[in-house]
Amino acid sequence: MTSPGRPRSESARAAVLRAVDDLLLDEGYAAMTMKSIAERAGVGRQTLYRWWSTKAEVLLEACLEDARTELAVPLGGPGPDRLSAYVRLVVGFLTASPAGAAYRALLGEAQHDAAVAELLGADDPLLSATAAVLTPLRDELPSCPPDDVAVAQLVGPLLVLVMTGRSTRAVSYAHPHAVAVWRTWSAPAD
Amino acid sequence: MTSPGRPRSESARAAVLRAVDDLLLDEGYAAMTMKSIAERAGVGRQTLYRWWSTKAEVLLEACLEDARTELAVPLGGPGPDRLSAYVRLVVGFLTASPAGAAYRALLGEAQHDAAVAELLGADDPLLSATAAVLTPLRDELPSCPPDDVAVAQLVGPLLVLVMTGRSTRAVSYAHPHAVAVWRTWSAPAD
Amino acid sequence: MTSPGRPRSESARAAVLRAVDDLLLDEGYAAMTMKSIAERAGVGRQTLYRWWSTKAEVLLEACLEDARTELAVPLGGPGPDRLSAYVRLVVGFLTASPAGAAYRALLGEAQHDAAVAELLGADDPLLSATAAVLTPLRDELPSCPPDDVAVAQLVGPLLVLVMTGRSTRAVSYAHPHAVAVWRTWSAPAD
Amino acid sequence: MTSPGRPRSESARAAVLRAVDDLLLDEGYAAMTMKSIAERAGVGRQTLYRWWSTKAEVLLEACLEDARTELAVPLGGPGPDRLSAYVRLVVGFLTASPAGAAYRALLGEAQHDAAVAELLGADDPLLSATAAVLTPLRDELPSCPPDDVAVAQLVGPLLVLVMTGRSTRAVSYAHPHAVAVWRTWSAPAD
DNA sequence: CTCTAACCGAGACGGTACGTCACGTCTTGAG
DNA sequence: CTCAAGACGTGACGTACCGTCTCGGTTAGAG
Repeated sequence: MTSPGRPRSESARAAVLRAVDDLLLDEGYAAMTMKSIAERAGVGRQTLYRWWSTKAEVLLEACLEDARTELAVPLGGPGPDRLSAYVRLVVGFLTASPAGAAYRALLGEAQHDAAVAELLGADDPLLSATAAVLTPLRDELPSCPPDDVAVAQLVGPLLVLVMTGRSTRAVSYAHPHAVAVWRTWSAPAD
Repeated sequence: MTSPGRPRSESARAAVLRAVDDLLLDEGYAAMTMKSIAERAGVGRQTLYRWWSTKAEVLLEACLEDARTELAVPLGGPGPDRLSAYVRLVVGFLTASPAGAAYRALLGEAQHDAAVAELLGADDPLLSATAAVLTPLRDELPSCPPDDVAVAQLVGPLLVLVMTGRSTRAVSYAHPHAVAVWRTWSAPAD
Repeated sequence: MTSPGRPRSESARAAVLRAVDDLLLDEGYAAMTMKSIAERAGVGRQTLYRWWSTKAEVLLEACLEDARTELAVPLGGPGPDRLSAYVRLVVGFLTASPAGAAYRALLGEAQHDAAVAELLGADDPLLSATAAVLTPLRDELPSCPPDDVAVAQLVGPLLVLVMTGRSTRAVSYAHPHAVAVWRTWSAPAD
Repeated sequence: MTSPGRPRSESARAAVLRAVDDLLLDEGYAAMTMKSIAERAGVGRQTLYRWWSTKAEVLLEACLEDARTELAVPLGGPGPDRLSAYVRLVVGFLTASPAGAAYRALLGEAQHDAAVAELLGADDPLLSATAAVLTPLRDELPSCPPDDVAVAQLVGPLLVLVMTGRSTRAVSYAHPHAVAVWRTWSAPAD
């Protein structure tokens, strides 16, 4: 038993998410208006508002979809290597991917828009990706704190370096930082 | 030899910066338009644009002025205590002060507005305050990295906790984090 | 021999015309959207468009149906009385009936929409009703002009009074006007 | 003592009224959106809404301005001639002038928009022009009714002929109608 | 003590994105 | 083939803010 009426157009949805990525790459975030997204996607403005009530929602969905693949670290291998690989993936995501740009912009919006903060709090791509990496490693990391603090320790310094325009520092600092964090977390709990 | 004509009104400048703080407290960042700042300050719109070409500039100036006093840690006392006090000051600034809200908003804007990024890169209140605290302590901290990395390590995790809406975590984590960082930095260099 | 497929739903047609009258009474002309008509009638939007390509067509059909009964003057009696009765019927129709409101609205639309003008020109309820009244009286009215001019003379002044918001004038003026017109038309032709 | 701030731009006002006339001529009433008026006039949309809260207001102002010159009947000459000349002017205005088209459209809107009705009731170009013509002739017309009824009698039939698409009838009927009305009004009062 | 240049407030200006609404078309499953 | 439901692309609506401009009026230092 399906709901009546014309079903949602999957192609419209895809076109929108695609348009978001394209616009971020081609024109930058400033050109990211609901109007321009709709035009670039070849989609009516109302269709946008029907499925995403806010620019932040569109952005977050595009971001999540991309982050899912861009932040997937291959399974297997020694723990420290996996952590380091993940951290370097994060730096690449934050500095080079349109999805990373979207994430940083969303994090910025969240500072003065409670709705965005809630949205991002409900499904933070960086938090869930980090949790996914950490969970299978927790046996080796007796001092690893809960996920939210762990992500702050692990990616916080790098995120701040990127956000304050010191991306090159972030790149070079990523590996040693991962190693240091691993050492801290693998020490026996107090 | 002074320039001719009527001099800049100092009261207008003060009224504007005051209005920024007031608006952030009373109405929130969303109501922070150039128009509303001018009205709240009882100042012409053109006067605003004459002295600050951008909303970000007004915000940053107001933020810097406040941060100067709010992030000043008293001199003297043992190093670890000073670091912990400073870190807790930072958390308070970020979570409770209008200037802190302005800083977070600016950091957000900087993610998609190069002009803001440059502005903030030229004079980051958190960076300079941290440098001011660290400089007299560097003798005791042989492993302390350069200022920009140091601030990332020291306040990065806390900043991320606050920005992702986990302020209470930041409050409780501030002191242990400061202690851990002190231990790391006071270890002999490699 | 009937055409194949499901036949047109007569109940849908009736529901639509009924909905038009109801909407005009309850919500006013402003709420007279194709969407709202369909919803009020419990009818799909496509069904509306299938049978009436234009809002004006729906309105006109509803208007014609109502006008047929509302403007029917009883046969018999002296000519002047019949004319006066008819004219007072017209004023009542124009001022108090939803169909009259629809007629005035259609007449308005026709001023800037050629399609509506043509529609109304092909089947004007006021014109045909007036012709129906006049035809049996023409023997007594040697100076009565052709129908189109006659309707202009007979109901024109009253219609204009109603349309310019002077309905009370129209009510009081209706009978003397009818008498005067009767006198003019019953004079021997030049 | 003038009010502070930049004064209203007279050129913008003129451009808007000019654009209304142009659009009515070139594109027709259907293209007469607030947006298109603003674009044609080279004026911001907000400027339109600042001075005219409604499309009807713009239209009416343009209409009034034009009607003032188009419906001015030369003074002097015998009364019947003046009445006939005026009536033929009215028919020309209604059928050939953009202002006349605007008037008919406004009269139409007024049928389902109370705000427009009030606007038009407050300053009806046809009513005031007719009053201006009638006032100096009232000495010769003992049976002439009040202005509002007079305008209904005098121009009502012609207006209805034009509005129902029988403009040619209106043209040929104008003079005899004026003569007949003159005769009626110049008869001694009851 | 005037001149004059830069200041000040107010607010109108041309733009443009916002989110909503109605349009007329289309695409479903059910009858 | 019709029906209801409802998503689709289009485009005007009225509002808000942008940054610029144009007023009348103020305020100091230079002549």
